[in-house]
Order: sequence, then C-alpha cells, then structure tokens
Amino acid sequence: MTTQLDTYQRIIESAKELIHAKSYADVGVAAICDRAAVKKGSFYHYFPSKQELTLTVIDTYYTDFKDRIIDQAFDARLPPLERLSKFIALSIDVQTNLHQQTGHVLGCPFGNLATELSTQDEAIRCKLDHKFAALQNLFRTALREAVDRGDAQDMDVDATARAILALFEGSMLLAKTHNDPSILRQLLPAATQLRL
Amino acid sequence: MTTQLDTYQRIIESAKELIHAKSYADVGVAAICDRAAVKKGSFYHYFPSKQELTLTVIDTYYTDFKDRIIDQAFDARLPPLERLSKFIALSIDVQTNLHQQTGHVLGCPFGNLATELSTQDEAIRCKLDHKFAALQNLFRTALREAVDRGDAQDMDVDATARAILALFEGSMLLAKTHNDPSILRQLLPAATQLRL
DNA sequence: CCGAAACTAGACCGACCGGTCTACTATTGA
DNA sequence: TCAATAGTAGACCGGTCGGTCTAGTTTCGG
Repeated sequence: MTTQLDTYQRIIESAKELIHAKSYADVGVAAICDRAAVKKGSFYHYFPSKQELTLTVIDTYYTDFKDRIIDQAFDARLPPLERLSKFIALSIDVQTNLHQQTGHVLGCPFGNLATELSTQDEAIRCKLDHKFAALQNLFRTALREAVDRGDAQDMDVDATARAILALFEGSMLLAKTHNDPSILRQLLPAATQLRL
Repeated sequence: MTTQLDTYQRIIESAKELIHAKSYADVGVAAICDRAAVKKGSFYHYFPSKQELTLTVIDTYYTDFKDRIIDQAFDARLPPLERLSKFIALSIDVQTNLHQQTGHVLGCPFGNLATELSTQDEAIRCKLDHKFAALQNLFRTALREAVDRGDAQDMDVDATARAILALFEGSMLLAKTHNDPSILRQLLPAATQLRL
C-alpha cells in the first residue's frame, strides 16, 4: 500500500515540477516517468492519460499553494488588508526561491497552464477557471471585511478582487518574461491599493 | 518577386493566426505550410527553423498591433489619459471580435508566447521582453505628459506604466481562462486609475 | 539565349510523442 | 495455500515532430 501511494505520488510530484519549470507540451510522459523513477506501465496503471494526470496535478498545485501561502496569509487573526499584503509577500518569496534554484522565474502554475491550454482543452480550462475563482473569493472576502470594519472605503469588492488577481497574474507574467523576480516588489504592492 | 513575397508573407500570416489561436507547441510546421498552401521545401527556403519564423512572427504581431491599436490610441492630439482609455477600448474590441470569430478568447499574443517559451527559449523571451518594454514606454510617456499638464497627480510614472501593463496582461489571461471577453470591460478601466 | 540563382515539390529521416499490450511479480483476502 | 488482484517492466505501435535532401521548375541578369 505504501508502494502504491509512493509511486502515485512520485508521478504527481515529478509532473508538478516539470510542468511548472517547462510547459505542458514540453514535458512528455516519458520524462515524467524518468524523473519519478517509474516505468510507463505503472504510469498508465494510475492515470488513463496525460490530460487526466494534469487535472490531478492542478488540484495538487492548489493544495500546495494553500498549505504554503493561503493558510498563512488568510489568517482570520490578521487584519484583512494585512492578509493581502502577506499573501503578496509570500508569493514573492516563493518566486524568488524558485528563481534561485532554477535560474528562471517560473511564474504562476495556474496562469502558465491557463495560457497554454485554455483554447485547447476545455476540461483543463474549466478547472483552472475554478481555481482562479477560489483565489478571487479569498480576496473578495478580505476586502468585504475591510470595508465592514472601516479599514477601506466602500467599493465593488467583486470587481476589485478580480482586478487584484489580474494584477497578480500579470505581474507574474512580466517577471517571468524579464526573468527577474525583483519587479514583483515593484508591482504587487499596487494590488493592495486597487479600488473599483 | 510578387510570388516570393506572397509565399513569405503567407507563411507569416498563417503562423500568426495559428500560433495565436493555439500555441507554439500545438502548431507544427506542416500545419503552417498547409494553411499557407506552401510546401515544406519553400518553408525552409525562407526560414531556417520554426524558432526563427517565430521571431519574425513576433515582430509582425507588433507591427499589426501598432497599426490597429497603438497608432489610433497614442495620437498626440488626444489628451494623454484619453489615449490610455482608447488603447483599452480598442483592445477590448479586438478580443471581442476574435472571440466571435473563433469561439475562444485568444488573449495577448505576446503574453501567450512569453508564458509558454520564456523559460525554454532565451531569444524569444528576450524579444518579447523588448516588446513589453516598448508598450510600457508608451504608457509611461502618456502618464508623464498627463502629470506635466496637470491632468494627474505626481507619481512614479515608470512603476505605474508597468503596473498598467501587468493589469492589462493579467486581465487578458483571466478573460481567456473564463473564455469571456466581457470581463475585460470590468477589469481594464481600472488600469487608467492605477497610481504608484 | 543561356547559365545561375531563386524557388518549389515532396519523399524521406531519425527522434520522439501518447498510448497499448503482454508477461511477470508482489500482495492480499478467503 | 491459492486464486485473484494490484502493480511493474519494457517492448512495441502508429503517428507526428522539426528538419534535410534531391530533383525539378521558374525567374532573371547579361
């Protein structure tokens, strides 16, 4: 049973890393198997297709993200606007660390996959859309609370939350294209000041 | 001579459309040739590789963009802040039209390629980085002028220009992931209000 | 009118793609 | 203990990838 889960998890782990570092198309099933030290027979025992694996990987990206960033930042004990700041600070840390490890700014795994596959694979597009909605929802809740307790003026919390997400994703893209995580420090703080 | 240019231009036109609609990896040389009604022999007569073609295509995206949007929006006769609004309005129009034609929000060609290839192809990343810099420069100039003539309060025009670009690109990504161009109308106007 | 150069046609190449299949081993429940 | 099931190994499949090559055609300058 441990062996089962290990193999299964190693495949996911391998795919997660490779797809984030390269892209969906650039990472073949063989490469995923190699890195996971798993043979093709096992791969297709656990996953019916590369696409299905990717759907699982997207969920895993989210749970990782939740553990490493969301749960720290969206702590109910923090003032709501500080949650946004903390979210941003932690995201910058993650990107900076990955840049040091890999030599490249990798950007947001959701944004990367969404850009590459949204027009080609409806199931993946849909799942990514939901992840973005979940993120937007965290922002919205924090903004709502900030307005309610008087930390921020009244606003369209829904539109503002979405704009924060857009600025976040766009900043990741520019940092990736510039291959320089430091511009995130210039850009992302603007997200906390957005008001619609 | 006309035939020469026609073949050459047809290849570029074909690649432009296919790569924007799908992605770099999803579009093979054979598909580009088919759509251009050109044989492989001709393709490799004009372009040494798919990568070199793509570098040319990126430049072509920019000149198209310049003709269709930039030159209309960044008209010196318009007040500087209106130039930004017009840029946004025209961009929304383009995305909306493409959505109607293809059934998909295709997003920004630069952003799409940057996401897919920045970690894999340094020449392409570099060229895209320059296109983003050019766009940022247009924003910066307009903002500078707006500040100088008193239409806007003093600000860090450089950082603001980059943030506008980030919000722009992020909005394109969210519209693509949602496959709904209408959210651009909610998001992009926020770009004109950004101040850093 | 001719030779060179530009261009085109399309067969062909090895590498790799996602995925299948069969044979084998390890594990487990009865 | 034994049969069934889960998991592993890796050869193999047809198809496609980017790219090459040769043979032929068209164009054009002198």
